[in-house]
Amino acid sequence: MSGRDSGRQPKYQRIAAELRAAIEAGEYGPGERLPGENDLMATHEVARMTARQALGVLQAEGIVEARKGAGVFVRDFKPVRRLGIERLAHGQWGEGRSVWETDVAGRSLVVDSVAVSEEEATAVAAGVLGLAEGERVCVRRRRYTLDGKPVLLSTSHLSAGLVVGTPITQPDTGPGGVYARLEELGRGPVRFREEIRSRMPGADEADRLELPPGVPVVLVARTAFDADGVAVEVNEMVLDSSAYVLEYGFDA
Amino acid sequence: MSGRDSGRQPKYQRIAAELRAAIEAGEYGPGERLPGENDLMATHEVARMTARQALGVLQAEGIVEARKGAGVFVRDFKPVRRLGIERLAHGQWGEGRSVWETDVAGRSLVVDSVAVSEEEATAVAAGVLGLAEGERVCVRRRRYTLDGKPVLLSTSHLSAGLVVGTPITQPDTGPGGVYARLEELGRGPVRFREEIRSRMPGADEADRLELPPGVPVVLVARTAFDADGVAVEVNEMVLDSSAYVLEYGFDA
DNA sequence: TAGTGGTCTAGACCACATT
DNA sequence: ATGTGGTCTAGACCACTAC
Repeated sequence: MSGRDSGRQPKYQRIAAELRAAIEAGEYGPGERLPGENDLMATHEVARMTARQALGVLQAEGIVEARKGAGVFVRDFKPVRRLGIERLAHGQWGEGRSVWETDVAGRSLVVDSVAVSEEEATAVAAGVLGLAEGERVCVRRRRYTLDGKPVLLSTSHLSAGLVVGTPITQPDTGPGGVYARLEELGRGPVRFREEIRSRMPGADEADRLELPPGVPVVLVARTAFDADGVAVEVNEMVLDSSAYVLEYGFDA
Repeated sequence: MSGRDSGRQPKYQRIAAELRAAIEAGEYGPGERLPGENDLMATHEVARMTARQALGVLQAEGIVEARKGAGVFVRDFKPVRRLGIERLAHGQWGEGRSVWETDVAGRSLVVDSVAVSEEEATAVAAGVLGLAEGERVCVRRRRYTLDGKPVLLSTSHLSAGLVVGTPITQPDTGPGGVYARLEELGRGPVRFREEIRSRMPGADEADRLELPPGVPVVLVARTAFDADGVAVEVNEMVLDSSAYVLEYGFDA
């Protein structure tokens, strides 16, 4: 390393910290361009790879986005729209002001693609649905798009024996969707459980959700139980974490 | 680039994909060491920086961990233990088998450090608690540690006027904690709302939670409402996403 | 066309962990 | 002491975007 030591931390981290501070101070607002590789090379007298590394830190933190041939820009974090259980439960959870702002209104969440198939149950699906190893399940895969940008991948599992011959095995399940059809079978869900985790996307998920680097996914696994407490559906969802704020409400 | 083209994608991505596939195929199990920079340079005939870039991809995906002087290892993903709302609500949400396994048992979640102070309300806290701009709030900051590893940062805001002179302004709030003290003030919470997001940690959060690269944080903002529907507390939590599975249950 | 970020090379020195 | 990953340099060519 050339020159003095200036604080016991790598150059690229110092540069990253400086840019991060400038962004937080509002010197570069959302969507604005910030100094690129060449600028940093000049102003900090470092090699290209070092400047890249500094910008890479901010990219990995998800606060900055690089566009080929254009520059590096402050990411515009607009949480967009919340996924709620509103449509599943009695929607009385709006009390008080929210911590995070969300674009509530007129955005259109549409199903982008649907694929239905009958498959052998995965170990997880079999376990949750109480099926034997290798039993058949109906698998419904969907991708949801918000204003043209994919934001949610959904994989729903139902016992094939339960749904065979119903519209559930069709791409279009009709009004009310899968849950309405289960209702007609006398197995309508009365209770839901959702489990939530987060991690970085695999290459395939990043691809299908068109995720830039530095954006994690949120995994939501919803299990629907019928009146007898039997699990009738397991839905594993993968969400673009930058597109969703999840909300839950409950009584003490 | 030297040599042929082999598939229209960068070398480092090909190498990363190859290693990823090998890991998924079980060739390298959790905790096992995988080929390092020098190995990849030799076997793939690339420069050091290219080998590093390949390993960097897997690190950013959180499936691999580099240890200085030792090597690169497959990360041992153990979700550890779920945070529930169990202790806040009637704990009847265990029906059926869970989608993700969690180490349920004897791990000890302890408060690592507590700091209480009176501050000017942030814009968010003021908005949610219905306070005027700049009004005073009691802020309780805590860090939770699971078996020695920090896993949760909690920042709780309460109106200073409400809690002044009570144990809530002390590090030790006594049996039952903050909510029990609010109860004694006649403002015990009867309803909760939780908002959930995920993103990559900032440098400070990564530091305080001792997060390796490639691990996102989950943000949980809990608002507690009293019997009149007034928000009495806002708690913003930052969780190590690799340590938690959140669970919620609700009726249709 | 000029400038940008993306990929890649072939070296180098360092702090660190394991032996 | 050896080998590891971490940092850094000084070049290079490319594809892409914006003008």
